Amino acid sequence: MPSAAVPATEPPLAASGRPEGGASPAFSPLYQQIKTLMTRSLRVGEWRPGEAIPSEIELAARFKVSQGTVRKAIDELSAENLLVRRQGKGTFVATHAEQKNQYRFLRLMPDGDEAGRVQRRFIDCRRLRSPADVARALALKPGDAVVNVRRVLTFNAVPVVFDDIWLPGQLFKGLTAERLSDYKGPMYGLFESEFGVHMIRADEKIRAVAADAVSAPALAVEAGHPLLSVERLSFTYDDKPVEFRHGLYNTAGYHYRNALS
Amino acid sequence: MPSAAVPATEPPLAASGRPEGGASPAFSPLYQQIKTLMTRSLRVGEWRPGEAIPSEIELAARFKVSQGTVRKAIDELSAENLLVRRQGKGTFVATHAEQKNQYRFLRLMPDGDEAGRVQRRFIDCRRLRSPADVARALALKPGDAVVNVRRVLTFNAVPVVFDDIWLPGQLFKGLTAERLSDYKGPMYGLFESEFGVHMIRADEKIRAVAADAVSAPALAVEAGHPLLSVERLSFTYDDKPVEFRHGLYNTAGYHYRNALS
DNA sequence: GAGTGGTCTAGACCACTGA
DNA sequence: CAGTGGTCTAGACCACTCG
Repeated sequence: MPSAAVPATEPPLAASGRPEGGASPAFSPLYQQIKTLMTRSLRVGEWRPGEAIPSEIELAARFKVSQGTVRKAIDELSAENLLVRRQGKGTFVATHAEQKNQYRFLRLMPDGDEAGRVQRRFIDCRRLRSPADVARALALKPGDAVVNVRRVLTFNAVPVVFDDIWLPGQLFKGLTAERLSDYKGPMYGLFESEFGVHMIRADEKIRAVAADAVSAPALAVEAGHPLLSVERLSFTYDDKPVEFRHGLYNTAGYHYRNALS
Repeated sequence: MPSAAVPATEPPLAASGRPEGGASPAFSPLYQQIKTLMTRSLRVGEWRPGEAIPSEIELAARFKVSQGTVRKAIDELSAENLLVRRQGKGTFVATHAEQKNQYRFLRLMPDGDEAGRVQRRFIDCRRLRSPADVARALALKPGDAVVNVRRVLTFNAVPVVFDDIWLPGQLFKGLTAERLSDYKGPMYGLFESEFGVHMIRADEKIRAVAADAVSAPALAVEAGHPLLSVERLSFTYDDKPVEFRHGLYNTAGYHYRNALS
């Protein structure tokens, strides 16, 4: 039960949140304020990926609200995949290192049944100055330091995905091809444990394109072969963009799955 | 306040749902049972798309549970987009006819800003016997009657989407090209109001393909041009498949957007 | 003002986990 | 067994909509 790093007192809750508060210019429910405070604890690293957060009863005491209010805050954070509840055990900070989350962001599936072994092969990892489009996506200034990683994913030894990845240099100091290759598990797991960057969500733009001189050899297809182009912008806490990635998928025998609801 | 069609009594709730119930072989919480009952009311058409369902207090009385339990059931149905809550007004059955849901299932967006005018042009609408693959997807027997619709969507008069749509003949008796053309609004709105079929969710499989002899002229591109292939299986209540659709999208100037979380 | 959904509380008890 | 999250209840009050 680690409770050392917990501040003795919390900032007072906004008056407007309590029912007694005056009128309602920008009313914010209590559980929303609790949610914000908890997100802050996640962002600053008071609670780390994989660890248990304090119990609902403890949090209720700490925030001076009822357990039900804490519960509603946790419910939402859990629906957003920031936390994971485990009955009888506690509530834990979500992590990309878990088995279940291994492929949370990789939507490519084989058409048939067999799962297939996924392997990562890193082509290069360079530090350089940000091109204009990357800077815009990552909310950097053009010319700021960025890290560019290129890699291929193989399914059963067949190259299927070619990724061109851009990261803010400031956050990823010391990222090298060796560290990428040596790490067992998904890249986002390494980002989390080695650089303290936790990917929360991402937006993707998908198009059909023709393989060009760079991608064709990497995926062992002829130039002009149709490929799925997947442009991804990933965010950490507070909607801060921290990864810009352009993927090219060979969808012969595979498909990008999506659930609409 | 329509209350005529409401049955005077509800079937008794499973004993295991009440805390006093014996052991717990397949324990199901009360709110889950309420959810099932409410889904049934939706499926059989007691509550129709666009209409208000009874208030939480009424439902609590009807099901003989507390308002909080009904609330939790509605919360989940609302999260699944089956119901829509409107503070101060009531809770309503979701409908595809609403402005907000117009493009809930169409994820194609222009790369730039302008929204663009969407137009639907129907190529044909035929009744025929189901091919094997369509039958499998729709859980029909091969040879069962199906309706096949083909259409093109244009954005600002430019053809962008070519859809090949398959529907169970049993459910869509009397669907013709005229009715499709005459209907103002999205196709799922017509399915809902004219055939009582409400699409709840869908699964899509996305690939990159080359335009062939059929799709190339329809989308005004050359054969071999890369297109996004979107295979969609749509479901109504109780995970019953009711539409199988193969779309081809020209993603020059457009993209399929997706949010990962 | 009456009726709706939305928030918050306090308390009881259940289901699950692990020592 | 104690401790965790999960369910259910009853009641109070707030915010919103509309007549």
